[in-house]
Amino acid sequence: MLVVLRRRPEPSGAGRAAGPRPSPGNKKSKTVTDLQTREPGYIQGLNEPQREAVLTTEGPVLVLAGAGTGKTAALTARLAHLIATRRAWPSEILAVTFTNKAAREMRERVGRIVGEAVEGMPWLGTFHSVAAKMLRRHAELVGLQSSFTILDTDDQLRLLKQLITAADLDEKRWPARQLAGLIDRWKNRGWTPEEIDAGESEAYANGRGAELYAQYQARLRTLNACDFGDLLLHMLTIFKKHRDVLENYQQRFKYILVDEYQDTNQSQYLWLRLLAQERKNICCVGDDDQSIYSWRGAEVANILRFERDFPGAKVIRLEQNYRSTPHILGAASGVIAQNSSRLGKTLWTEYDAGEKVEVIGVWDGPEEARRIGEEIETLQRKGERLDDVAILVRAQFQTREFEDRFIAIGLPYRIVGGFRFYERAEIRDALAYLRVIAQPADDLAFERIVNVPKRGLGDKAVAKIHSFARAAGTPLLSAAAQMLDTDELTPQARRALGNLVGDFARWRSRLAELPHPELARLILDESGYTAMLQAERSAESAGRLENLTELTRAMEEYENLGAFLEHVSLVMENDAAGDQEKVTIMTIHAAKGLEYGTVFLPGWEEGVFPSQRSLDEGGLASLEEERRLAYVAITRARRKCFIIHAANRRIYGQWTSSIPSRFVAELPDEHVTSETTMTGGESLWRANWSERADPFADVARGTGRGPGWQRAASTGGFDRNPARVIEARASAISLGNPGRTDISLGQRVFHSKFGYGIVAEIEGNKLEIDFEHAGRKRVLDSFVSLGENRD
DNA sequence: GGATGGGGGATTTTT
DNA sequence: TCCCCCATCC
Repeated sequence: MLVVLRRRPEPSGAGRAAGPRPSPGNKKSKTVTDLQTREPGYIQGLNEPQREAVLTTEGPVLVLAGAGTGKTAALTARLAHLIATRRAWPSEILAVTFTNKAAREMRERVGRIVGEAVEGMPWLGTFHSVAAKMLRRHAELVGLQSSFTILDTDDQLRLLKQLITAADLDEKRWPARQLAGLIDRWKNRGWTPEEIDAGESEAYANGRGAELYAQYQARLRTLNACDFGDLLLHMLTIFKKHRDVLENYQQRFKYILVDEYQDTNQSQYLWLRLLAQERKNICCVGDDDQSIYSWRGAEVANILRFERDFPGAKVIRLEQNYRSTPHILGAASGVIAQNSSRLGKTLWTEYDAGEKVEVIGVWDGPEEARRIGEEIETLQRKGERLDDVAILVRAQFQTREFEDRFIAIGLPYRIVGGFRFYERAEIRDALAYLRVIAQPADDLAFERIVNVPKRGLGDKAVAKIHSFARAAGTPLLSAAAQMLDTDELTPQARRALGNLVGDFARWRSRLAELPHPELARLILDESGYTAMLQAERSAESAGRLENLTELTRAMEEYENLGAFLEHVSLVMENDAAGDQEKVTIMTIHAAKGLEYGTVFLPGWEEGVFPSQRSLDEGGLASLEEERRLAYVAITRARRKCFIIHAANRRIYGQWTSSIPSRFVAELPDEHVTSETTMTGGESLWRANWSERADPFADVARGTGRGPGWQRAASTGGFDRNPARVIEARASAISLGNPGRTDISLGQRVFHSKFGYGIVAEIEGNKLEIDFEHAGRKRVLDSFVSLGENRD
């Protein structure tokens, strides 16, 4: 994809806040008090329950906020209210969110109400950033220095790999990923290594899990580092062991506010509970129906038992929806109603009915993409902005089909997710240099760039530095410096290492005088990193250089190097720039909290959604989470929602036929229209369907479906007819012309979107082209012209 | 140090 | 099927 990286993207069309919009009935709803005339602006636009959520300042409060019910508006008003009425100074309020985006939005919105005062809200942020801030003040209590680095997944994995090898385990058999996942889960639950019982430990390498966890923690300590989970876990440890520290925070935070409470994991929950214990002015906002992160430790139970945790808690329900039409809400409610153990809410709206949710059955994946493309073009002709259209998928692999199709028809799109800016190799390399400057003990960073660009310090040299460092008990960099006076290394390695050590000393010495973005540019030049990329001349290297420029530009917004690195480890923001209107393609998970005028939900088939893997792993609980996902997906739509299911799909190279998702059958009739548009019409569809009735049909035909599929087909509770086949019409299918004769391998061609490129592969009418600027893409030959003219 | 091929895995993802 | 990771070879 042709993507220019900028900082701070905003999926456009998405940024719209879910706040109350002026709507006829909402505005002048009668309020009882005569205060009305004097009541502050931030309260005036609110409905009754929202108002209650703002004004009930004392004691525990749980706000159950359904999708699109103006949660953020209520939350920010509450904060503003606390400040404006002098109940607390901004610095006495703890307000936590999950994402930086949510934190930023809250800060901005509160700022708009109370002005400058928001600047003084040091404790508004994500769980992790707030915990990191606390931990930096008390780091020594858990054996760290306050300058500790925060490792990301990549560092974490490299570290674990080292430990696994050192423990004489086969990394193939016991992958680092698995251990990382396990440790993560333990940390999410608030367990330190000593608290891992044998049963838990059993999950890795025949019971050595806890042992490796302990080693990992020890390693982190010597690296003066911690991972994300540690930020909270260490604070829990400190709170438990040092009452004075805890009491200090309990006193400080007069009010606590928590967003997306249904997403909290156990350690976040414990952390909050400790902090709130004294004053009990805690207000949690969330929606149990939108809990979709249990797989990364979120415990819906936290929200379900709030009233028990905080006796006397007031529960407020926000149920008036300001986003969607009744049909959309009706469809979503019908699905979510199938779940058990809900706190229960009934969304309603004053909007007019609008259009029904449209369920479309298609023949296969490519047709699905074609059909959605056509619908979008129709919308475009009607004047709808592409920015207000989204395709929400269950899994990332589904995006490909759309990407292929949209490239072919020249429909601008953007895929959200995937690689993030700070996860790109070149960015991580650059950051590694900076980390070594800021934190010379950061061995992982040092190791990452010791031979990037190549300077003749290969594995052997690095291994020697390692063992020297271990013997001397010093970090790698200082070990390297000391080794220069010995003859441990070959002369040429010594020379190379000497240069590097000297470089680092010089760079560090300039830290004080040079602005840090300048320093970064200097380092990239003097280290030879820039030159390395320039020499590469590959399709991507130009983009990489741009990314580095972008990185140094981003640094300018931070006061110093330390602040910037903190931002990077905690904020990890990408993203793509939006000069042009584009359709957004992303996962449902990524779409939570966003809204679009029109939403397409493809891939509603058993196995894809609900995901078979999820079902296999988590049974009913997982099914319910998938259903919540469906609920989240539908409620992203303001005006129109399309749900599409295909009868055939290629998954991991296998053609697989599938039946519509059980969620399709759960959509209430009165809110839905259905059609099928498959080639061959209804009869084929039916044929395909009836085949499904025989769970072993695939086996007989050798389509290679796994046991999960058979189980789904034979036992699922979705053995209904294909949702109301209303009509069948042949869709406009372009089979594509047989392929042009004027194009050959190596030919230079022009594509209106990607510019010039060289044909690298020809496959029927599809071409693989190495574009000069956009990299390698797959396009239809009808979209390129011969491009003799060199520019 | 870079190319080559075998093998395994393949949801969702923030911080 | 496709892509990433690793080991192996030149």
